[in-house]
Amino acid sequence: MDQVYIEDISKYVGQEVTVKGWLYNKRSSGKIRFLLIRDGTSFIQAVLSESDVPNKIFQLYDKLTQESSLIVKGVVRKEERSPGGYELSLKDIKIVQIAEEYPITPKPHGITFLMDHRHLWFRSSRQHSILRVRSEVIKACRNYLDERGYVLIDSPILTPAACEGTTTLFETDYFGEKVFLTQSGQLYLEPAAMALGKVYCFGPTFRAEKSKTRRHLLEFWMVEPEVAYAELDDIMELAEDFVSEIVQQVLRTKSKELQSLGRDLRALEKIKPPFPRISYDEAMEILKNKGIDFSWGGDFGAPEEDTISQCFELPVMIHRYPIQVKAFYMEPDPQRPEVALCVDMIAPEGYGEIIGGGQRTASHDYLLKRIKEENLPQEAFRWYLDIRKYGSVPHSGFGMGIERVVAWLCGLEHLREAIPYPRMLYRIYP
RNA sequence: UCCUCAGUAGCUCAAUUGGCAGAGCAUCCGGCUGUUAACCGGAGGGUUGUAGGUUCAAGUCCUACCUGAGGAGCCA
Repeated sequence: MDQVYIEDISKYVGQEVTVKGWLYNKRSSGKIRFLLIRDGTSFIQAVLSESDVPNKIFQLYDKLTQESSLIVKGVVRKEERSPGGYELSLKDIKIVQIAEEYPITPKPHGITFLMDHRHLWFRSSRQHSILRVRSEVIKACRNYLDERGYVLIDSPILTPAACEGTTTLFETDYFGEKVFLTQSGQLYLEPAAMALGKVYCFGPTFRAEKSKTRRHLLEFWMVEPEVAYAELDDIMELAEDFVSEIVQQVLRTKSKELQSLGRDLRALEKIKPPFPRISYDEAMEILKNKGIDFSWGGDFGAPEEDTISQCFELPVMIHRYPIQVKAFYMEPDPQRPEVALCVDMIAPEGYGEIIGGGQRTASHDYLLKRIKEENLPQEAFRWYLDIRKYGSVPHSGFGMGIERVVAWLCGLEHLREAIPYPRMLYRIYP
Protein backbone atom coordinates (compact mmCIF):
# COMPACT_ATOMS: atom_id res chain seq x y z
CA MET A 1 0.00 0.00 0.00
CA ASP A 2 1.35 3.37 -1.01
CA GLN A 3 0.92 5.01 2.38
CA VAL A 4 3.08 6.57 5.05
CA TYR A 5 2.00 6.71 8.70
CA ILE A 6 2.34 10.09 10.38
CA GLU A 7 4.32 8.64 13.31
CA ASP A 8 7.09 7.83 10.79
CA ILE A 9 6.91 11.17 8.98
CA SER A 10 10.34 12.40 10.14
CA LYS A 11 11.98 9.73 7.92
CA TYR A 12 10.50 11.29 4.79
CA VAL A 13 11.66 14.91 4.94
CA GLY A 14 11.98 16.25 1.41
CA GLN A 15 9.99 13.39 -0.12
CA GLU A 16 6.49 13.29 -1.51
CA VAL A 17 4.29 10.95 0.53
CA THR A 18 0.68 9.78 0.73
CA VAL A 19 -1.18 10.05 4.03
CA LYS A 20 -4.56 8.41 4.53
CA GLY A 21 -6.63 9.73 7.39
CA TRP A 22 -9.27 12.08 8.67
CA LEU A 23 -9.59 15.85 9.05
CA TYR A 24 -9.19 16.78 12.72
CA ASN A 25 -9.51 20.53 12.31
CA LYS A 26 -8.95 23.24 9.69
CA ARG A 27 -7.94 26.90 9.67
CA SER A 28 -7.75 29.42 6.89
CA SER A 29 -6.30 32.79 6.22
CA GLY A 30 -7.79 33.14 2.76
CA LYS A 31 -5.01 32.40 0.30
CA ILE A 32 -3.26 29.97 2.67
CA ARG A 33 -5.16 27.17 4.34
CA PHE A 34 -4.24 24.61 6.99
CA LEU A 35 -5.59 21.11 7.46
CA LEU A 36 -4.87 19.22 10.67
CA ILE A 37 -4.91 15.58 9.63
CA ARG A 38 -4.85 12.50 11.85
CA ASP A 39 -4.31 8.91 10.72
CA GLY A 40 -4.55 7.01 14.00
CA THR A 41 -0.81 7.06 14.63
CA SER A 42 -0.42 10.81 15.04
CA PHE A 43 -1.36 14.25 13.74
CA ILE A 44 0.19 16.46 11.07
CA GLN A 45 -0.55 19.91 9.73
CA ALA A 46 -0.93 20.11 5.98
CA VAL A 47 -0.73 23.41 4.05
CA LEU A 48 -2.61 24.45 0.95
CA SER A 49 -1.18 27.49 -0.82
CA GLU A 50 -3.25 29.02 -3.60
CA SER A 51 -0.06 29.60 -5.61
CA ASP A 52 1.12 25.96 -5.32
CA VAL A 53 -1.90 23.83 -6.17
CA PRO A 54 -4.51 23.81 -8.95
CA ASN A 55 -7.52 25.91 -8.06
CA LYS A 56 -9.73 22.80 -8.11
CA ILE A 57 -7.68 21.25 -5.27
CA PHE A 58 -7.49 24.55 -3.37
CA GLN A 59 -11.28 24.87 -3.40
CA LEU A 60 -11.76 21.39 -1.88
CA TYR A 61 -10.90 23.02 1.47
CA ASP A 62 -14.33 24.66 1.54
CA LYS A 63 -16.11 21.31 1.29
CA LEU A 64 -14.13 19.54 3.99
CA THR A 65 -15.87 19.09 7.34
CA GLN A 66 -14.45 17.86 10.63
CA GLU A 67 -13.73 14.09 10.51
CA SER A 68 -14.12 13.88 6.71
CA SER A 69 -11.95 11.02 5.46
CA LEU A 70 -9.30 11.97 2.92
CA ILE A 71 -6.13 10.81 1.17
CA VAL A 72 -3.53 13.50 0.62
CA LYS A 73 -0.24 13.72 -1.26
CA GLY A 74 2.40 16.22 -0.31
CA VAL A 75 6.05 16.94 0.41
CA VAL A 76 7.27 16.56 4.01
CA ARG A 77 9.06 19.60 5.48
CA LYS A 78 10.54 20.38 8.86
CA GLU A 79 8.57 23.41 10.02
CA GLU A 80 8.76 24.99 13.44
CA ARG A 81 5.50 26.87 13.06
CA SER A 82 3.63 23.58 12.65
CA PRO A 83 2.36 21.72 15.70
CA GLY A 84 4.50 18.57 15.86
CA GLY A 85 7.44 20.12 14.03
CA TYR A 86 6.69 18.67 10.59
CA GLU A 87 4.38 19.83 7.86
CA LEU A 88 2.99 18.56 4.60
CA SER A 89 2.97 20.90 1.56
CA LEU A 90 -0.06 19.54 -0.24
CA LYS A 91 -0.05 18.60 -3.92
CA ASP A 92 -3.29 16.65 -4.05
CA ILE A 93 -6.38 15.87 -1.96
CA LYS A 94 -8.72 12.97 -2.59
CA ILE A 95 -11.89 13.10 -0.53
CA VAL A 96 -13.04 9.64 0.58
CA GLN A 97 -16.15 10.90 2.34
CA ILE A 98 -17.49 14.25 3.45
CA ALA A 99 -18.47 13.68 7.08
CA GLU A 100 -21.85 14.78 8.36
CA GLU A 101 -21.84 17.48 11.01
CA TYR A 102 -19.58 15.99 13.70
CA PRO A 103 -20.99 16.07 17.23
CA ILE A 104 -17.70 16.40 19.15
CA THR A 105 -16.34 19.85 18.32
CA PRO A 106 -12.90 21.07 19.43
CA LYS A 107 -14.57 22.72 22.43
CA PRO A 108 -15.45 21.47 25.90
CA HIS A 109 -18.20 18.89 26.33
CA GLY A 110 -19.97 17.41 29.32
CA ILE A 111 -19.34 13.86 30.48
CA THR A 112 -22.84 12.61 29.64
CA PHE A 113 -22.53 13.81 26.07
CA LEU A 114 -19.07 12.31 25.70
CA MET A 115 -20.14 8.96 27.17
CA ASP A 116 -23.10 8.85 24.79
CA HIS A 117 -20.60 9.38 21.96
CA ARG A 118 -17.92 7.04 23.31
CA HIS A 119 -17.60 5.49 19.83
CA LEU A 120 -16.52 8.88 18.46
CA TRP A 121 -14.73 10.11 21.58
CA PHE A 122 -11.99 7.59 20.75
CA ARG A 123 -10.90 9.96 17.99
CA SER A 124 -9.65 12.64 20.35
CA SER A 125 -6.02 12.72 21.34
CA ARG A 126 -6.57 12.25 25.08
CA GLN A 127 -8.37 8.98 24.42
CA HIS A 128 -5.62 7.89 22.03
CA SER A 129 -3.10 8.23 24.85
CA ILE A 130 -5.21 6.34 27.39
CA LEU A 131 -6.04 3.49 25.02
CA ARG A 132 -2.38 3.12 24.06
CA VAL A 133 -1.34 2.99 27.72
CA ARG A 134 -4.02 0.37 28.39
CA SER A 135 -2.79 -1.73 25.48
CA GLU A 136 0.76 -1.49 26.84
CA VAL A 137 -0.28 -2.40 30.40
CA ILE A 138 -1.91 -5.57 29.09
CA LYS A 139 1.12 -6.36 26.96
CA ALA A 140 3.39 -5.83 29.98
CA CYS A 141 1.31 -8.21 32.13
CA ARG A 142 1.52 -10.91 29.49
CA ASN A 143 5.23 -10.34 28.84
CA TYR A 144 6.04 -10.57 32.51
CA LEU A 145 4.21 -13.83 33.09
CA ASP A 146 5.05 -15.45 29.76
CA GLU A 147 8.77 -14.74 30.17
CA ARG A 148 8.71 -16.41 33.59
CA GLY A 149 7.15 -19.62 32.41
CA TYR A 150 3.55 -19.06 33.47
CA VAL A 151 1.00 -20.93 31.37
CA LEU A 152 -2.08 -19.02 30.24
CA ILE A 153 -5.21 -20.87 31.36
CA ASP A 154 -8.45 -19.34 30.16
CA SER A 155 -11.08 -19.59 32.86
CA PRO A 156 -14.77 -19.84 31.97
CA ILE A 157 -17.06 -16.82 31.79
CA LEU A 158 -20.23 -18.81 32.57
CA THR A 159 -20.09 -20.36 36.02
CA PRO A 160 -22.61 -22.37 38.02
CA ALA A 161 -21.99 -20.76 41.42
CA ALA A 162 -20.51 -17.81 43.18
CA CYS A 163 -16.73 -17.82 43.54
CA GLU A 164 -16.81 -15.98 46.79
CA GLY A 165 -20.44 -16.01 47.76
CA THR A 166 -20.43 -12.39 48.81
CA THR A 167 -20.71 -10.37 45.63
CA THR A 168 -23.87 -9.99 43.59
CA LEU A 169 -23.56 -11.81 40.29
CA PHE A 170 -25.11 -11.27 36.89
CA GLU A 171 -27.52 -14.11 36.29
CA THR A 172 -28.25 -15.63 32.92
CA ASP A 173 -30.17 -18.58 31.51
CA TYR A 174 -28.32 -21.77 30.57
CA PHE A 175 -31.04 -23.83 28.89
CA GLY A 176 -33.30 -23.61 31.90
CA GLU A 177 -30.55 -23.59 34.48
CA LYS A 178 -29.46 -20.50 36.37
CA VAL A 179 -25.81 -19.62 35.74
CA PHE A 180 -23.72 -16.57 36.43
CA LEU A 181 -21.09 -14.43 34.75
CA THR A 182 -17.75 -15.00 36.42
CA GLN A 183 -16.45 -12.64 39.07
CA SER A 184 -13.01 -14.27 39.19
CA GLY A 185 -11.13 -17.05 37.44
CA GLN A 186 -9.29 -18.01 40.58
CA LEU A 187 -11.19 -21.15 41.57
CA TYR A 188 -10.62 -22.57 38.11
CA LEU A 189 -6.97 -21.57 38.23
CA GLU A 190 -6.11 -23.50 41.38
CA PRO A 191 -6.56 -26.93 39.73
CA ALA A 192 -4.49 -25.67 36.79
CA ALA A 193 -1.70 -24.59 39.17
CA MET A 194 -1.67 -28.14 40.58
CA ALA A 195 -1.28 -29.40 37.02
CA LEU A 196 1.18 -26.88 35.57
CA GLY A 197 2.81 -25.17 38.56
CA LYS A 198 2.66 -21.52 37.49
CA VAL A 199 -0.44 -20.35 35.64
CA TYR A 200 -2.47 -17.21 34.99
CA CYS A 201 -5.74 -16.16 33.49
CA PHE A 202 -6.64 -12.89 31.85
CA GLY A 203 -10.17 -11.97 31.07
CA PRO A 204 -13.27 -9.96 31.80
CA THR A 205 -15.00 -10.28 35.15
CA PHE A 206 -18.44 -9.13 36.21
CA ARG A 207 -19.82 -7.69 39.40
CA ALA A 208 -23.51 -6.85 39.60
CA GLU A 209 -22.98 -4.44 42.48
CA LYS A 210 -25.01 -1.26 42.28
CA SER A 211 -21.83 0.71 42.68
CA LYS A 212 -21.93 4.23 41.42
CA THR A 213 -18.47 5.62 42.01
CA ARG A 214 -15.44 6.61 39.98
CA ARG A 215 -13.58 3.46 40.99
CA HIS A 216 -16.13 0.82 39.99
CA LEU A 217 -17.18 -0.85 36.76
CA LEU A 218 -19.68 -3.66 36.33
CA GLU A 219 -17.42 -5.30 33.76
CA PHE A 220 -13.66 -5.07 34.12
CA TRP A 221 -10.53 -6.96 33.15
CA MET A 222 -8.42 -8.85 35.59
CA VAL A 223 -5.11 -10.72 35.37
CA GLU A 224 -4.73 -13.49 37.94
CA PRO A 225 -1.51 -15.46 38.51
CA GLU A 226 -1.66 -18.58 40.67
CA VAL A 227 1.41 -20.45 41.88
CA ALA A 228 1.70 -23.91 43.45
CA TYR A 229 3.89 -24.12 46.56
CA ALA A 230 3.90 -20.30 46.89
CA GLU A 231 3.13 -18.90 50.33
CA LEU A 232 1.98 -15.41 51.31
CA ASP A 233 5.48 -13.88 51.32
CA ASP A 234 6.21 -15.36 47.88
CA ILE A 235 3.07 -13.91 46.38
CA MET A 236 3.73 -10.48 47.92
CA GLU A 237 7.17 -10.52 46.35
CA LEU A 238 5.63 -11.49 43.03
CA ALA A 239 3.00 -8.76 43.29
CA GLU A 240 5.47 -5.93 43.93
CA ASP A 241 7.83 -7.13 41.20
CA PHE A 242 4.95 -7.57 38.76
CA VAL A 243 3.56 -4.08 39.37
CA SER A 244 7.02 -2.47 39.24
CA GLU A 245 7.88 -4.10 35.92
CA ILE A 246 4.56 -3.05 34.40
CA VAL A 247 5.05 0.55 35.51
CA GLN A 248 8.63 0.65 34.20
CA GLN A 249 7.67 -0.90 30.86
CA VAL A 250 4.90 1.66 30.38
CA LEU A 251 7.34 4.44 31.30
CA ARG A 252 9.88 3.14 28.78
CA THR A 253 7.43 2.88 25.89
CA LYS A 254 4.58 5.31 26.58
CA SER A 255 6.11 8.32 28.32
CA LYS A 256 4.96 10.59 25.47
CA GLU A 257 1.37 9.50 26.04
CA LEU A 258 1.65 9.88 29.82
CA GLN A 259 3.06 13.36 29.40
CA SER A 260 0.30 14.39 27.03
CA LEU A 261 -2.13 13.30 29.78
CA GLY A 262 -0.31 15.65 32.15
CA ARG A 263 1.01 12.79 34.31
CA ASP A 264 3.88 13.49 36.70
CA LEU A 265 6.42 10.87 35.56
CA ARG A 266 8.63 11.33 38.61
CA ALA A 267 5.98 9.76 40.85
CA LEU A 268 5.91 6.70 38.59
CA GLU A 269 9.69 6.43 38.26
CA LYS A 270 9.83 5.72 42.01
CA ILE A 271 7.69 2.60 41.66
CA LYS A 272 10.33 -0.07 42.31
CA PRO A 273 10.59 -2.85 44.92
CA PRO A 274 10.46 -3.17 47.83
CA PHE A 275 6.97 -1.84 48.54
CA PRO A 276 5.96 -1.13 52.12
CA ARG A 277 4.26 -4.09 53.80
CA ILE A 278 2.07 -3.52 56.80
CA SER A 279 -0.29 -5.79 58.65
CA TYR A 280 -3.96 -5.03 59.14
CA ASP A 281 -3.14 -4.27 62.77
CA GLU A 282 -0.40 -1.81 61.77
CA ALA A 283 -2.81 -0.19 59.31
CA MET A 284 -5.23 0.27 62.20
CA GLU A 285 -2.45 2.02 64.16
CA ILE A 286 -1.92 4.43 61.26
CA LEU A 287 -5.63 5.18 61.18
CA LYS A 288 -5.69 5.72 64.93
CA ASN A 289 -2.75 8.15 64.69
CA LYS A 290 -4.65 10.04 61.99
CA GLY A 291 -7.62 10.30 64.31
CA ILE A 292 -9.79 7.76 62.54
CA ASP A 293 -11.68 5.51 64.88
CA PHE A 294 -11.82 1.99 63.54
CA SER A 295 -12.71 -1.17 65.42
CA TRP A 296 -10.89 -4.44 64.78
CA GLY A 297 -12.74 -6.88 62.58
CA GLY A 298 -14.14 -4.63 59.88
CA ASP A 299 -12.96 -4.19 56.33
CA PHE A 300 -11.36 -0.94 55.18
CA GLY A 301 -13.55 1.33 53.05
CA ALA A 302 -12.45 3.95 50.56
CA PRO A 303 -11.75 6.65 53.21
CA GLU A 304 -9.53 4.27 55.22
CA GLU A 305 -7.66 3.06 52.12
CA ASP A 306 -7.04 6.63 50.99
CA THR A 307 -5.76 7.66 54.40
CA ILE A 308 -3.31 4.75 54.52
CA SER A 309 -2.11 5.20 50.92
CA GLN A 310 -1.43 8.90 51.54
CA CYS A 311 1.29 7.88 54.01
CA PHE A 312 3.32 6.22 51.24
CA GLU A 313 4.76 7.18 47.85
CA LEU A 314 4.75 3.54 46.76
CA PRO A 315 1.88 1.08 46.56
CA VAL A 316 1.35 -0.34 50.02
CA MET A 317 0.64 -3.99 50.76
CA ILE A 318 -1.70 -4.65 53.69
CA HIS A 319 -1.68 -8.26 54.84
CA ARG A 320 -3.41 -10.48 57.41
CA TYR A 321 -6.97 -9.16 57.52
CA PRO A 322 -9.46 -10.68 59.97
CA ILE A 323 -10.65 -13.98 58.57
CA GLN A 324 -14.31 -12.95 58.61
CA VAL A 325 -13.94 -10.12 56.08
CA LYS A 326 -12.18 -12.33 53.54
CA ALA A 327 -13.32 -15.12 51.25
CA PHE A 328 -13.93 -18.68 52.46
CA TYR A 329 -10.87 -20.19 50.74
CA MET A 330 -8.27 -18.05 52.54
CA GLU A 331 -5.66 -19.90 54.60
CA PRO A 332 -5.66 -18.82 58.26
CA ASP A 333 -2.34 -17.74 59.75
CA PRO A 334 -1.06 -20.73 61.80
CA GLN A 335 0.37 -18.26 64.35
CA ARG A 336 -2.92 -16.37 64.63
CA PRO A 337 -5.92 -18.27 63.23
CA GLU A 338 -8.17 -15.19 63.50
CA VAL A 339 -6.34 -13.56 60.57
CA ALA A 340 -6.03 -14.74 56.97
CA LEU A 341 -2.82 -15.06 54.94
CA CYS A 342 -4.08 -12.49 52.45
CA VAL A 343 -2.83 -9.26 50.95
CA ASP A 344 -4.35 -6.17 49.32
CA MET A 345 -2.19 -3.70 47.42
CA ILE A 346 -3.35 -0.10 47.59
CA ALA A 347 -2.10 2.21 44.82
CA PRO A 348 -0.72 5.63 45.76
CA GLU A 349 -2.51 8.95 45.15
CA GLY A 350 -5.93 7.58 46.09
CA TYR A 351 -6.34 5.11 43.22
CA GLY A 352 -7.51 2.42 45.60
CA GLU A 353 -7.04 -1.32 45.69
CA ILE A 354 -5.29 -2.61 42.59
CA ILE A 355 -4.48 -6.12 43.83
CA GLY A 356 -6.23 -8.55 46.10
CA GLY A 357 -4.95 -12.04 46.82
CA GLY A 358 -3.35 -14.41 49.25
CA GLN A 359 -2.66 -17.98 50.21
CA ARG A 360 -5.48 -20.47 49.57
CA THR A 361 -6.17 -23.08 52.15
CA ALA A 362 -4.58 -26.46 51.44
CA SER A 363 -6.68 -28.34 53.98
CA HIS A 364 -9.68 -30.28 52.75
CA ASP A 365 -11.38 -30.37 56.13
CA TYR A 366 -10.89 -26.69 56.87
CA LEU A 367 -12.19 -25.74 53.42
CA LEU A 368 -15.26 -27.92 53.87
CA LYS A 369 -15.89 -26.35 57.27
CA ARG A 370 -15.69 -22.84 55.77
CA ILE A 371 -18.00 -23.78 52.87
CA LYS A 372 -20.57 -24.99 55.40
CA GLU A 373 -20.16 -21.87 57.55
CA GLU A 374 -20.80 -19.63 54.55
CA ASN A 375 -23.84 -21.73 53.54
CA LEU A 376 -22.36 -22.36 50.11
CA PRO A 377 -23.68 -25.27 48.01
CA GLN A 378 -21.28 -28.07 48.89
CA GLU A 379 -22.05 -30.15 45.81
CA ALA A 380 -21.08 -27.30 43.49
CA PHE A 381 -17.66 -27.10 45.12
CA ARG A 382 -16.87 -30.82 45.04
CA TRP A 383 -14.33 -30.41 42.25
CA TYR A 384 -12.72 -27.55 44.17
CA LEU A 385 -12.47 -29.72 47.30
CA ASP A 386 -10.92 -32.49 45.20
CA ILE A 387 -7.81 -30.33 44.76
CA ARG A 388 -7.22 -30.74 48.51
CA LYS A 389 -7.45 -34.53 48.27
CA TYR A 390 -4.88 -35.40 45.64
CA GLY A 391 -1.49 -34.02 46.57
CA SER A 392 -2.62 -30.80 48.23
CA VAL A 393 0.09 -28.15 48.61
CA PRO A 394 0.25 -24.56 49.80
CA HIS A 395 -0.54 -22.24 46.90
CA SER A 396 -1.16 -18.57 46.42
CA GLY A 397 -2.23 -16.06 43.84
CA PHE A 398 -3.72 -12.64 43.29
CA GLY A 399 -5.91 -10.67 40.94
CA MET A 400 -4.98 -7.29 39.51
CA GLY A 401 -7.62 -4.96 38.08
CA ILE A 402 -6.40 -3.62 34.73
CA GLU A 403 -8.56 -0.50 34.67
CA ARG A 404 -7.45 0.64 38.13
CA VAL A 405 -3.83 0.28 37.09
CA VAL A 406 -4.48 2.19 33.85
CA ALA A 407 -6.33 4.92 35.75
CA TRP A 408 -3.46 5.21 38.22
CA LEU A 409 -0.73 5.32 35.56
CA CYS A 410 -2.65 7.83 33.41
CA GLY A 411 -3.78 9.90 36.39
CA LEU A 412 -7.46 9.57 35.43
CA GLU A 413 -10.27 10.95 37.55
CA HIS A 414 -12.56 8.07 36.69
CA LEU A 415 -12.29 4.41 35.72
CA ARG A 416 -14.69 4.88 32.80
CA GLU A 417 -11.96 6.33 30.61
CA ALA A 418 -9.64 3.39 31.31
CA ILE A 419 -11.73 0.88 29.31
CA PRO A 420 -12.93 1.28 25.71
CA TYR A 421 -16.61 0.65 26.40
CA PRO A 422 -17.36 1.05 30.12
CA ARG A 423 -20.22 -0.88 31.63
CA MET A 424 -21.61 1.05 34.56
CA LEU A 425 -24.79 1.34 36.56
CA TYR A 426 -27.42 2.69 34.14
CA ARG A 427 -25.01 2.79 31.21
CA ILE A 428 -24.85 0.02 28.60
CA TYR A 429 -24.71 2.27 25.49
CA PRO A 430 -22.72 2.35 23.27
C1' U B 1 -30.86 0.78 48.27
C1' C B 2 -29.55 5.60 50.60
C1' C B 3 -27.55 10.85 50.52
C1' U B 4 -26.22 15.35 47.53
C1' C B 5 -26.42 18.09 42.99
C1' A B 6 -28.01 19.02 38.00
C1' G B 7 -31.42 19.11 33.45
C1' U B 8 -32.27 26.16 28.98
C1' A B 9 -30.32 26.17 20.89
C1' G B 10 -26.60 20.40 17.89
C1' C B 11 -22.53 21.40 22.10
C1' U B 12 -20.71 24.40 26.55
C1' C B 13 -23.10 27.74 29.48
C1' A B 14 -25.70 32.72 31.06
C1' A B 15 -30.47 34.94 32.31
C1' U B 16 -30.24 40.20 39.03
C1' U B 17 -35.74 39.83 44.01
C1' G B 18 -40.65 36.00 39.79
C1' G B 19 -40.90 40.81 34.77
C1' C B 20 -39.40 40.76 26.51
C1' A B 21 -35.08 33.58 25.95
C1' G B 22 -29.09 35.35 25.52
C1' A B 23 -23.62 34.42 24.32
C1' G B 24 -19.54 31.45 22.45
C1' C B 25 -18.66 27.17 19.51
C1' A B 26 -20.83 24.14 15.50
C1' U B 27 -23.82 25.00 10.63
C1' C B 28 -24.69 28.46 6.23
C1' C B 29 -22.99 33.26 3.56
C1' G B 30 -18.89 36.96 3.05
C1' G B 31 -13.50 38.64 4.22
C1' C B 32 -8.24 37.65 5.23
C1' U B 33 -1.02 34.56 2.02
C1' G B 34 1.48 31.34 8.32
C1' U B 35 -2.97 29.71 10.99
C1' U B 36 -2.11 27.35 16.30
C1' A B 37 -9.26 25.31 20.26
C1' A B 38 -7.20 31.18 14.36
C1' C B 39 -9.64 35.77 13.67
C1' C B 40 -13.40 39.65 11.61
C1' G B 41 -18.65 40.73 9.60
C1' G B 42 -23.65 38.64 8.73
C1' A B 43 -27.73 34.76 8.93
C1' G B 44 -30.69 30.64 10.54
C1' G B 45 -31.39 27.81 15.00
C1' G B 46 -35.91 27.29 21.48
C1' U B 47 -42.73 23.25 23.67
C1' U B 48 -36.34 25.95 29.21
C1' G B 49 -36.53 17.07 31.02
C1' U B 50 -42.17 15.52 31.80
C1' A B 51 -46.97 16.32 34.27
C1' G B 52 -49.57 19.26 37.60
C1' G B 53 -49.89 23.63 40.98
C1' U B 54 -49.16 28.98 43.01
C1' U B 55 -49.23 33.94 40.49
C1' C B 56 -51.43 39.58 36.67
C1' A B 57 -46.79 37.16 35.16
C1' A B 58 -42.65 31.00 36.11
C1' G B 59 -36.31 29.07 33.05
C1' U B 60 -36.73 31.03 38.18
C1' C B 61 -41.32 29.23 43.56
C1' C B 62 -44.14 24.32 45.21
C1' U B 63 -45.39 18.78 44.38
C1' A B 64 -44.66 14.23 41.81
C1' C B 65 -42.12 11.64 38.17
C1' C B 66 -38.10 10.82 34.43
C1' U B 67 -32.95 11.18 33.11
C1' G B 68 -27.96 12.05 34.36
C1' A B 69 -23.67 13.20 37.60
C1' G B 70 -20.99 12.76 42.35
C1' G B 71 -20.64 10.01 46.93
C1' A B 72 -21.83 5.77 50.59
C1' G B 73 -22.07 0.41 51.16
C1' C B 74 -19.26 -3.57 48.27
C1' C B 75 -15.04 -4.60 45.67
C1' A B 76 -10.18 -5.16 41.59
